[in-house]
Amino acid sequence: MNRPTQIQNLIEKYWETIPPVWHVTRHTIRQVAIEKYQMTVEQFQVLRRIRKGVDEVSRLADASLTSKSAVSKVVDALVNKGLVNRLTDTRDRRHVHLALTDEGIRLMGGIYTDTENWLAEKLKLLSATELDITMSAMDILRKVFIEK
Amino acid sequence: MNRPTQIQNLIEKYWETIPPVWHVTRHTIRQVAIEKYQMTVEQFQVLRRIRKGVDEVSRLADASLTSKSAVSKVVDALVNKGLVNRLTDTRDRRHVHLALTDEGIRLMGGIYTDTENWLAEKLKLLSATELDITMSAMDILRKVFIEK
DNA sequence: TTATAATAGTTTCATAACTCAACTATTATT
DNA sequence: AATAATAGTTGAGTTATGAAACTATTATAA
Repeated sequence: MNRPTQIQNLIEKYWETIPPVWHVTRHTIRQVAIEKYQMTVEQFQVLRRIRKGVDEVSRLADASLTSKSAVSKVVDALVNKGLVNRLTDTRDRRHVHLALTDEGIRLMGGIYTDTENWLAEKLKLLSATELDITMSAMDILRKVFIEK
Repeated sequence: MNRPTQIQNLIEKYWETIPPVWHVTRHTIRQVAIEKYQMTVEQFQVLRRIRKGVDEVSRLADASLTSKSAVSKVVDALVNKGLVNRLTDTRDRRHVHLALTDEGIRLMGGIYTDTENWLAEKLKLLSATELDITMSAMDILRKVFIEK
């Protein structure tokens, strides 16, 4: 198979895979996150990243590839729920650092476990080789679509 | 690396890859689709699937993993724009079959080419091996998350 | 050292995307 | 015939999103 054809085929597969896979993921998180924790998918994503140390609105927007204003509003909701604190940086007062509150940490444990279990169940169906391939592909996709 | 750890790592990568990759894709389609064709991303997705032969609201809802009512409204917009026709099934009048109009077919050609070009540019950056890996991973992801 | 540019974040406004529940119409089942 | 199931639509309300304008703060250039 020549290269243009190979790229063509991958494009078709991309359309049939990436949007539905993300939709199914979002759909599942929505069930868990809303019904059990009164939280939206975006709020969950932001909590996840804050826990990982991505603690500023701009960096969260970069990570999720949405806008700062969108993130700002999600953070607002989380602060109102008492799950996140805003702390102005003393050295550069333009920056606001985000941190999980104790309740945020507690809740995040539960919700993350629930959604992680769902993903883990899915991925357990794969062989070691398939895991490797998928892992590599994630790196490739990020290299192509996200990193500059 | 043992298997639980491997799965754990993939889960992390999954979170950091699939949602942002879809966001960047959606963002790009939005630029092209809205500015050039006055059309939303969901409208584009529905057109794509109708063109592929998914021609009923219920099946479109299954494919996109959203609700019938959401799809119904998108179809409504497409019908109002003269891009899609609704045709009641003569044998079972509950069913409505959707089909692209001539203008729908024409427009779909243009918009699909535009977005395809964007994807092609990205994928050209990959080596033959990377293309293979990504291709395989798409199959794996669909197998795990979509097909029953 | 002021003036200007850049950066971080928020708010406002408008629209897109989605869900739930109630509803109509039609066909299948009992 | 009566009831259930299926396909689709409509209405009301919520969430998600982006663009542009705005505040506050810090960096840079004249």
